[in-house]
Amino acid sequence: MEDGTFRSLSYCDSTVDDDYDVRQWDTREDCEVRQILDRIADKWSLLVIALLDCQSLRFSQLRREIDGVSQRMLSVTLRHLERDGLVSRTVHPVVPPRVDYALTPLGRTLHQTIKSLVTWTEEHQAEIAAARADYDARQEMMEA
Amino acid sequence: MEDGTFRSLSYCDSTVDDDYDVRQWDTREDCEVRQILDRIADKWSLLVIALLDCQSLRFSQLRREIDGVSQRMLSVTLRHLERDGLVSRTVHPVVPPRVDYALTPLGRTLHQTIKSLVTWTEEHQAEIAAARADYDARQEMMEA
DNA sequence: CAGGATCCTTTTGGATACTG
DNA sequence: CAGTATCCAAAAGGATCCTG
Repeated sequence: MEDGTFRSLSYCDSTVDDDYDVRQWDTREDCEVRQILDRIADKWSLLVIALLDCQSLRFSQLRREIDGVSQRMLSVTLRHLERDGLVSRTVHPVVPPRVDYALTPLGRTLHQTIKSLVTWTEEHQAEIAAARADYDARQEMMEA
Repeated sequence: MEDGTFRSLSYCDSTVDDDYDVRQWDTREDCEVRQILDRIADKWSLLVIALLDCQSLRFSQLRREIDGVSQRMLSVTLRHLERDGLVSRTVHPVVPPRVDYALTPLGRTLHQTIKSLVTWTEEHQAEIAAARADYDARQEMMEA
């Protein structure tokens, strides 16, 4: 799809040598992929996309559902997602105003991945908690 | 695996009604899943995990490969990932010191998802760029 | 080389007030 | 209801210096 100047992520080599090229894709800070990743891997974006699975939600519904999000951050996040073409914003000309947010077709293609990320977290939270407890215990051992 | 007090993300209902419960999982800010998501969906964590696919890398290699990361942030990120049991840290007792970082088995299970997130971004960057251009153009129209 | 500690800047984000 | 604008506090992050 793109110009192919960087290797696919599927590149795989178990050799460990200080000098061989370990780069797997365009890692430049200002490249498009990095910028997009920063946006969609965002704390609030992730939750919004996950919540919009199969349903459209109003601003106030999202605000209620996403515990801890401020009106400002939800607003900012939704505008970003709308700009990126991942979320659609539908204004109903009624009083009081009603605005519905939903995933666009593009957003729906991303949703699968986001969902698997959330699912992975749900399935492995016990292992992570255990690893943390282990690490912390070992740290305390060191200090004592 | 867990206690099952919240619904699976696979729950899906297209009905839109202001009062029905739209919650799909435990969205509390202080819940484990939210905290873990915040960590692994982190800008630098994502890149480290993606880079450690099938290879172990030294601190300085990671620093070189991840454009824009400061020594401090790479250090902090690696310690977090190590604490969460996603990345292993191997110190070779040589002079000068050599430390290798690699994915743990748990980290490898996460890698698949991270990889699909990066792949999605690579494959859809053109669409997103177009959506942004479109949005920006419409904004300028509005202001004029 | 691989970081820890410190200081200081930049960014993020919350609270509040206000508008269509 | 669904936001925007402003101001300010908190947190993230960079630069630098230092050590085993």
